[in-house]
This record gives sequence, C-alpha cells and structure tokens, in this order.
Amino acid sequence: MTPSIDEQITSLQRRTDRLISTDDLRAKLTRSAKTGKPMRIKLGMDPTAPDVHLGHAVPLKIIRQFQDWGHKAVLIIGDYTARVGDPSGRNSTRPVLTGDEIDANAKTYVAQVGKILLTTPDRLEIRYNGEWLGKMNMTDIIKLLSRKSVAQLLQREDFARRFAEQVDIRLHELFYPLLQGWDSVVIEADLEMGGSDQLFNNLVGRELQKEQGGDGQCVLVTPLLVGTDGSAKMSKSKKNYIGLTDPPSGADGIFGKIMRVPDTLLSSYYKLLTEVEETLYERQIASDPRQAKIDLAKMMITWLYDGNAASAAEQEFQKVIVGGGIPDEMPELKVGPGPHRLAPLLARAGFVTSNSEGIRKIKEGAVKLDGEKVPAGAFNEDFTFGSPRVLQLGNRRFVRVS
RNA sequence: GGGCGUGUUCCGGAGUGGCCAAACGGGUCAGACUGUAAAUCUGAUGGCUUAUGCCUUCGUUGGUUCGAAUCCAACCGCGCCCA
Repeated sequence: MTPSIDEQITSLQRRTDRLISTDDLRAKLTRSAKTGKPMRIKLGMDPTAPDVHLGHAVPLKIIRQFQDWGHKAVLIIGDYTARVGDPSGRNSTRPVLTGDEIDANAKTYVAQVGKILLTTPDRLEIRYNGEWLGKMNMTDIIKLLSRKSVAQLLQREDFARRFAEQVDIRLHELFYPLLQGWDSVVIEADLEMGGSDQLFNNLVGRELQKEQGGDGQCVLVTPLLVGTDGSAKMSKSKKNYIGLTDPPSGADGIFGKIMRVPDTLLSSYYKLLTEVEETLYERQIASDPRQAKIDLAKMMITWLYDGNAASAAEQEFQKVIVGGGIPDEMPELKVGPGPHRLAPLLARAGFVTSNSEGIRKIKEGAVKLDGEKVPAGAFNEDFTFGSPRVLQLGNRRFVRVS
C-alpha cells in the first residue's frame, strides 16, 4: 500500500538536510502518479575505492523508499569522472584507475548497493558516465563550460576557501561540478540524491537542466554521517568508515567498529540509520549508552546480514574485548615450525609495517602469545610453532601461527 | 617573459654548516584507566635479527666543505604580483 504523497514527503524528513524544493517534488510526485511514469532518482558514485559504507547508506535508504513507491533508481558510476579526479580532499593525487579496476569496483558496488536497494531492472538502472562524457568533443566541452562563470563556481565553499588560502585549484576541478551536472541532463534525472556536501554540484545539475528547457531536477541532500573517529565525515579516504560488506565480527568488524564510535554520535546514527522512534532511542541513550550501542550494532548487522550473525558478533565481543579472551576464528599464518622471531611474524601478519615496529611493540608489552604477555626482552628470542599458537597484538588483533 | 616567495619525515610545520633521523602539534599504534568507547595520563612513531653500530631520507642533479636539510649552481613544481 503506497502512502499518500503528503505522507511520502513527510516521511523523507528524518534524513533530509535540504530539499530543493518541496513544492517541486510534490508536483513531480503528483505528475508521476497521474501519468504512471516513474520518477528517475539519481545517485552518483565514484568507483575510486571498492567499499560502499554506512555514509552512503543514508541516501540509499531514501532511494529505497522511492523504489518502494514505484520509482526508479539511476545509479551513475563515475568511471569517467574517476579518471579526472574529484576536487574534494585537495592535494591528494588520486591514483589513476585502469578500466579493469573501475569495472571491478563497479561490480562490487552493485552487489553492495543491493543490500539496500531493489535491483530488478525496472527499479534500478546502472549507467557509466563515460558513456556520454567520453564522447564529448572540444566544441561540446566549451559549450558546457560557457554555461557557468568563474564567480559562480567559486561560490562553492571549498573552492572559495582554497582560493582565499592560495591553495591551488586545477581547472579540471572547477570543471567537475559541470560534468556531474551534465550527467543529470543526460539521464533526465527528476531527483538527485547526495550527502549535504553535494548540494552545490547537484544544484548545478538542476540549473543545467533548466537551461536545456526542462523543469530541473529536485535536489535532496542528507546530513553527513560522521565517521568512527568522531570528527570527520565518513569517507573512504579517511578510513573512518564502516563498510556495508565489512565482516560482522572480528578486529575490523561492524560490531567492534560501532562500539568504538564515540557516544556523542549515537543519536545521529540512530536517526539516520535506523527507524527507531526518536523518543525511544533518546531515552535509551540517556539511560544506558553502552546498551544503546550494542543494540545499534546488532541492528546494523541484522540489517546487512541476519540475526544469527548479530548475536554471534555480540558473543564474540563479550568474550574477546570485554572478557579479554581469544576469539574462535581468526586469520591463519603458515610459517612452519621454526624457530622464528616474533617481530617478523607480526609484520607478516600485517599488524605492523616493519620488524622494528614489531620489536617496539614487544618492548611495550603489547604482544601476547597464547594469551600470555611476551616479556620485553623476548624480542630477540626464538619461538617454535610445532603446534599452532595464537599471536596477539593489543586486545583485538589475532592470528593463528602454525 | 620579469619580480618576489616557496618545496622538510603520514599531515601541518620548526630547523640557515657539525649537538639532525630532524623541535612542536595533529594523526596513528600500544600501555594505564573505563561501560566497548570518548576524555585523560604514559610510551612509541624511517629501515636494518635493537646496535655507544650501519644504511636511507629534507623537490632533482651537480658542486663547495673534514662535515650540508642548512652554502653555491642549474633544473623541476607550486603561490602571489607585473607583463
């Protein structure tokens, strides 16, 4: 049973930072209901890294709502723009991706996004923007460039700031919003979704469409989910993200990552990622933040995996982190019986990046073997591994060495 | 094309001839504490089977010097101003 249009618009509010504009959206929804033609809901993603994370989940959840109401998601894989480079995150030179890497990332996107979106062809369309951007010639490009002035582009806050601070801005970066906007023109988007940092880019799309004689896409931007570090927006490059396909448990699992989120972010996580009523979660957070976090972690795992995985992850957490125990499952490292020094094994396990660092960790008393702390002087002693032994750094990184 | 700046270790940023593997801050990792955390405190933070040792690193190359991140030259990148 599809809710009324007013109910639909109201239900969007929980995750809306800005909507341009409510009246336009109502008109489009009304028209779509009348004509039976689904709205086209655009979301652009750069295939620069293989992981889709909870920050993406916020707009994806809204898109899912639209799908449930009969509309069509159009996922733009920015294969062409990925090669050009996104201006956000200034001087970090992005690695140039090969076509194969982009294809590989794009494939994993579809699988990951499928955890949230409907994926049948009538509800999800996937397009690569190289399809049209790659075909533009110089005349097309100049024509597109002529639509915006430098002053207009410099309105964008991060450009303005960089300009003021004399940090270089390359021309292709200025150009970037126009490319993204052009995607909207080509795929005839009715609504573009994004995080609130995409507002400027999305509005460029709306303006370009209007110049082409259309009525201009609506723009709905969601609040940004703060990452696990508690300070910056969740993003791939900051490594403060929780991936949709992260394992439920383990050192870098969803359960542990949620538990490590600062308490101050709990309410926004509940609001943006769950359907729990505000009064309920606020009360729970106030009375028992730890339990509120455990509940959230289980909800996320149930949502992305299933209930069994959620309780298994909780049990492991209680045992390993709270109880200081050793998990049942952990990665294996085959080295032969030995003798071996521990520092190189830590490096081979990927816990440290050099033998020197491993030696330091041993001296700091951070290394355990079969649950027993390795004495500081043991960095230059040999150990044998005739039977498998558990090597541990800190309280959450384990490897079974044999 | 001309002028003035600037380029340092993961990031920011000190350092103007030896005491520099390079202050300080951030980040990161670990230890203590705790309700997992956060906050706080402590330690570590180029590499080498850890060494009063060796090697590599301060945009690049080549010089001067017993000795260079520091001086010189050329080159490269970036910013601002002028054309």
